[in-house]
Amino acid sequence: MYIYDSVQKKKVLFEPIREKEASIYVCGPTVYDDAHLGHARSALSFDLLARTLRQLDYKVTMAKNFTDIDDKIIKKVKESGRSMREITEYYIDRYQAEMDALGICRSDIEPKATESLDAIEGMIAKLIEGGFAYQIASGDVYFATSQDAQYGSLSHRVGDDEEAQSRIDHVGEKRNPKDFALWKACGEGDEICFDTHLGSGRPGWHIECSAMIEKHFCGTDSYSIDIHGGGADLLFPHHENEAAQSRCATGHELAKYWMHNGFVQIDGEKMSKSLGNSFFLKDALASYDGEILRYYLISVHYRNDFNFNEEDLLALKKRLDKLYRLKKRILPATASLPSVDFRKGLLDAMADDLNISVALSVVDEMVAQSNEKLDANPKDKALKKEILANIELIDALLGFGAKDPFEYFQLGVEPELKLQIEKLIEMRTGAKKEKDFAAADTLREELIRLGVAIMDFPEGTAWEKI
RNA sequence: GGAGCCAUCGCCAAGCGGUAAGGCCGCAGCCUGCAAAGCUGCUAUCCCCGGUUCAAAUCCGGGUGGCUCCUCCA
Repeated sequence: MYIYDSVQKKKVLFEPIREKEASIYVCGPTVYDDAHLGHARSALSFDLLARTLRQLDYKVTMAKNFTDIDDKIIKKVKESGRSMREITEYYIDRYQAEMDALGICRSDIEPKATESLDAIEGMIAKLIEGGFAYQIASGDVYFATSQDAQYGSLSHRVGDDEEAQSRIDHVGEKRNPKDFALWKACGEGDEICFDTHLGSGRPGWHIECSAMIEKHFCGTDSYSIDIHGGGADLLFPHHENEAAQSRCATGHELAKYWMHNGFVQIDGEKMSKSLGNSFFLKDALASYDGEILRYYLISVHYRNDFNFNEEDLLALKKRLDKLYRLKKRILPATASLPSVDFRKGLLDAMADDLNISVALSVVDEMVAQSNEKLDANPKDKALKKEILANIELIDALLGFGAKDPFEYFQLGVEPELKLQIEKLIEMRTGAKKEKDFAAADTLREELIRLGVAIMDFPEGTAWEKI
């Protein structure tokens, strides 16, 4: 397996710290609002990574955190009158449900900041003890970036002319503008506080990931985990800071490889809250089935920017339709084993830094060839079994193609309408039998008006929602 | 101001020094009562200008255009 390492800035052979095992930690969402397409893309990228590694026989341990302590959450608490827990639980549940709809495998470990305070506290204490962090009069604790000789090596940022970047930064008592808060002491009017030996307060943002990784992964003398992932915007300062903290607290590197996914853009601009151009996943899911959204969102290589647009989505859906039409042709069947060449083609593509474009072209080729073979031998049972096995492999590796094809083409069609459609088709079949083609064509037009496409086969007439 | 990324057929999109995958759309054919679906065939020399090389979309330099990070962000 080759992956692109953001630190080395090139594609490298993935060599796990433990034979045939892969530990992956991905930065998850801060749960104060609904997930947008960017969250979906990040989750999908690393879902594909995990699925690919599993197909390559790695034992994958995947962790994705929920940041449930944060200023934006606290702000929402104050505005809404709801408790912090109410708010975070609500958005976590929604996040999970929406990611489930996209066919994203649940992570093995899903730590929360509120459940990791012991680890956070412990790591901060270690950093203070080692002289890598300092506490100021207010009680805030800062990481001393100057104490880490390698600070900046992750994002390749050197020089000290950059602005301060701490997440929660109300006093200018930092020794260095790059220093960032590990712990924020409770101040006047702060209601969300946790009591620790550091005093009453709450953790800064960056520390939670480092602490959670230490808590949940055993690591080795050289690295805590194999792969750390997240959106490209997290490379600096978030991941740089994580790397620095972990390095100083543990004496070894946090992750052997760092992977970052590109942005989802709307009209050529990064989607973000501040620009007000967020496209929420819930809205997308209201218009499109999760599987189609998944197919569309994974169709562009994870490192590239993704420009979301509904016309492209519809074009991609037509591609997915073809897979399901093939599936319709082979059912009922039981799966045997996928074709050797097909499996190799798919895995080779995905093992090359998740080259989804090539993988999808391998799928397309399989679909076309299978249709051709079925045209020649419509009753070849062994062939049908192999095709079904191929489709099951697609589902396992890429996460689509698992639906019943008849349901797929009739998604969202009400039962009464379905009856009406079937009645019209029956009438049309009768008209055709009588060679009354004018009547048959009228009925077909009526069906088209109902949003239904029909196709005649020797076995009968099939229909699809347009 | 500092640091990166990107630019391939009308559209989406691979390519990682060896002579341009795939999909959508379009056209033609087979099939069909006609369609649809399916299958087959057809459609690009890679933003511009230099350079390195036997060989460059791929490497280097310079432009132009777009995006991002340096502040919360997937």
